[in-house]
Amino acid sequence: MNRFGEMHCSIAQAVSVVGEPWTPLILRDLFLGVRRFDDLARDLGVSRNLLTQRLERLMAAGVVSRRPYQERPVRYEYHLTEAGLDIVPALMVIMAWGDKWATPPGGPPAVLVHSCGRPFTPVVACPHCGGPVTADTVTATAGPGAAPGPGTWVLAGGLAPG
Amino acid sequence: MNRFGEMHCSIAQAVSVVGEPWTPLILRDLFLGVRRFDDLARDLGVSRNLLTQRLERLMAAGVVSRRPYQERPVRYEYHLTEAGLDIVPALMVIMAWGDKWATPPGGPPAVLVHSCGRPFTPVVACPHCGGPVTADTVTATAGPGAAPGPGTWVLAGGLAPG
DNA sequence: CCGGTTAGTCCTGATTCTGAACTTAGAAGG
DNA sequence: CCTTCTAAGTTCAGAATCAGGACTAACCGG
Repeated sequence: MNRFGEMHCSIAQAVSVVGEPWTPLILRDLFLGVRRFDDLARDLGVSRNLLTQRLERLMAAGVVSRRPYQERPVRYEYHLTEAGLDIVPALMVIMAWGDKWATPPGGPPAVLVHSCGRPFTPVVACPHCGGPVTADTVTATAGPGAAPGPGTWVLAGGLAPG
Repeated sequence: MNRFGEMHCSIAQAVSVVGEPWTPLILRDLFLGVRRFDDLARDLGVSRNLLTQRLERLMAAGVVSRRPYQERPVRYEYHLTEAGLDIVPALMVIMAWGDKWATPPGGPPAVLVHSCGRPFTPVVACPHCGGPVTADTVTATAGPGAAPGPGTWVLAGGLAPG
């Protein structure tokens, strides 16, 4: 997803890093505590060469890091960096959407429990008023980095709204 | 992304619908008010055959619908359904992550304004206690639909945690 | 009749993904 | 010493998907 990385759009930027096929599931497994290459490959059923590529890209982007858990031969375990941990809430919001609109047969495969002790479905809120963030309660306006270009002509005002 | 649709995992389910290349950006444009095929193709720079495929898939999944805005010849405009509007908050959380960890040159291209009148960065919260949802404050446990299979061996307990 | 608009479809070459076998480096067992 | 096992990749051929541009269909305005 190299083309997306050149767009002046934060969604495109994020997608170019964490939106490639398999990547969200790799991040999910890392969050769940899967640490090793073979475990990731086995759990997901992803081909090993692709897993190598994805982990390399995630490390280059600073989302995942690895450290040796043994020498001779060197074996690494992978885990989320600060940036990687920071994307976990987004994964949970996506999971909640999947639970609601594309429920897998048998019901939700996972239930989230908050540190307050209760199972929950995450909500997205405005930090100022605490109100819900929905398509109806939000407007997007051009920011300082808005520039006309592929994927951003709309925001920069170069494409007449329908 | 058909393989993901068979996994017993709500993230995989969601990704199989809204995670294909270009799809998040198509949804973004629809939220921003772009309605027509040609406008979408021009704004994003996506090839027209792929845009056709993506819109078909999104309509089949109930995320996007279209209605004719003229007859002879029939011309459609596309918009988000309830399910499509419901994924907008997730897009905003992803956008916020992109702003923070993969800032496009020049700063954030877009700024969100809430109905309370203030620009904001969305936060993910627990609806019970109102506390923040982060990787540290959340645990995932097996739900009713948990089943061993590709992408879910971990959750179902079939893969020893590291 | 000619050009313009809108929404696609069709085709070809390039890129990416899958699946399986192979490699490397050492450990364990007999 | 020989074989088998584990872990983390690497390599390769065939299949699937994507990009980009040309083409089609249906109508409008002049």
